[in-house]
Amino acid sequence: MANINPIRRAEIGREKRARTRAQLIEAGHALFAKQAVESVTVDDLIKEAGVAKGTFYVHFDGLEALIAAVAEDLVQSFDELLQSGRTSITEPALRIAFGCSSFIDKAREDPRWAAVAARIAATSPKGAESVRRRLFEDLQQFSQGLPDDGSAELRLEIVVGIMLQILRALSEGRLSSLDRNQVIAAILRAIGIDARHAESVIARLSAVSPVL
Amino acid sequence: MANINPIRRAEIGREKRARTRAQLIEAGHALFAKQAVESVTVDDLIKEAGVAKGTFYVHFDGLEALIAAVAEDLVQSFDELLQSGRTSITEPALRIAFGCSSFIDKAREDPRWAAVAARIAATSPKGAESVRRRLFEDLQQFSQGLPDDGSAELRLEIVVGIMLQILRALSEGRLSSLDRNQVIAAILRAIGIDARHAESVIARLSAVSPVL
DNA sequence: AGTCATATTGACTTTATGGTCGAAATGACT
DNA sequence: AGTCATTTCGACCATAAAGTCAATATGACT
Repeated sequence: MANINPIRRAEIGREKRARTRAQLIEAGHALFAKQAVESVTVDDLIKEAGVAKGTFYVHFDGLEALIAAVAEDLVQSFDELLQSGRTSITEPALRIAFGCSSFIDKAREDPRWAAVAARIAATSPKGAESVRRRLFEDLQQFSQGLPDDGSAELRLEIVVGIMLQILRALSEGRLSSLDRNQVIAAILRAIGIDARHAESVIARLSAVSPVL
Repeated sequence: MANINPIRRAEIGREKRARTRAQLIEAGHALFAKQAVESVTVDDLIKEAGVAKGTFYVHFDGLEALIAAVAEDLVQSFDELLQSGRTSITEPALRIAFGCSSFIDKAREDPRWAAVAARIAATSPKGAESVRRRLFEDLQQFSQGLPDDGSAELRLEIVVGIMLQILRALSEGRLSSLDRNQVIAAILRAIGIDARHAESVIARLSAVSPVL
């Protein structure tokens, strides 16, 4: 009789589970990239993932749970994207510029990612909350620096609004010849940085994150 | 035997139809204000409208047709909103400022309208297209006026992005103490108008459209 | 080759949704 | 009160989607 090490058994199981779960999440990305999140069904998902229906319910309680998992996956990709600048840049305006330019670069090289990010952001405000919060903190710090009126709350909506729209445009094939720095400049001016200062931030940005 | 005037008959019928149709569209507004367009069902609609299922199909071929009708209804409300400024204002920047401020005023006094407008804009690009086009024409004209680089296409996405996000924020109860002119100023700066000139546009805007 | 903990499967049940149609209601008119 | 063009009604059917679970497959190990 074969009495196998139960710890090893569990490990093998975990790996298999993880692979299948990843397939399901990947299928979510693929589908959310081409249709509204609310219109995706469990059957769509399992067909796309090449998996049986029961398997879906082993991994997720329902569609909401899968959407949340895709959102989490996305947030993780944001973190990886922003990690390099997060620690090294201290000036708020440059931090914001760096974050936005990272998003734009990523969106240009991976329009599917842009589509999913825009859709998920519109769907589950909970998932997008962590990204919003970090941006908001930068904006609060930035707002202290100038005597200008205008709340960090409003600036937050403005930056988020522009970025989401750019993501949507890129994912839908518009703005194919987009100049990244023009977007950054517009954002910086919108939140109250004068045109001259905006250019200087962009110049420094190019050193941290060269234009593609 | 009563042989009634058939023309009069038709007229009565038309009025009744129109009322029921309006109920259905109103139900659409109510539902789209609180949930994703794609998640609304025919049963939701008829329950909200207080009407039988068959009646729905007498008036609309299906959900898509109703969504289109709601979108059209919305575009009509845009037209009414913008009509006064449309003819009298010729300066592009001021026209844009006027349009945006009209939207913001409307959204503040009717958050439900804001929610529906934002959702429909995201759903049916066809419906939003007429509004986009007019804004784009103003932006093209505006772009000619200055030696600045940057395309009208990009400016369009920026203005639309900010406006949609403001609509969303207002409809979700954020930015309750919003200063309309701060948003307009941010938009004008974002599209390349320097801060001083933006203030002058806003000053003139106040004459055309007084702050609430 | 045989074992067994674990994961996967897909047929099945239930519920939700889209869509149809003959019957009933409406209401202005005589 | 009776007529009739027109609209509305809601029970009904067919299909789609959600959700369940006993049976089957997997694969590392002896």
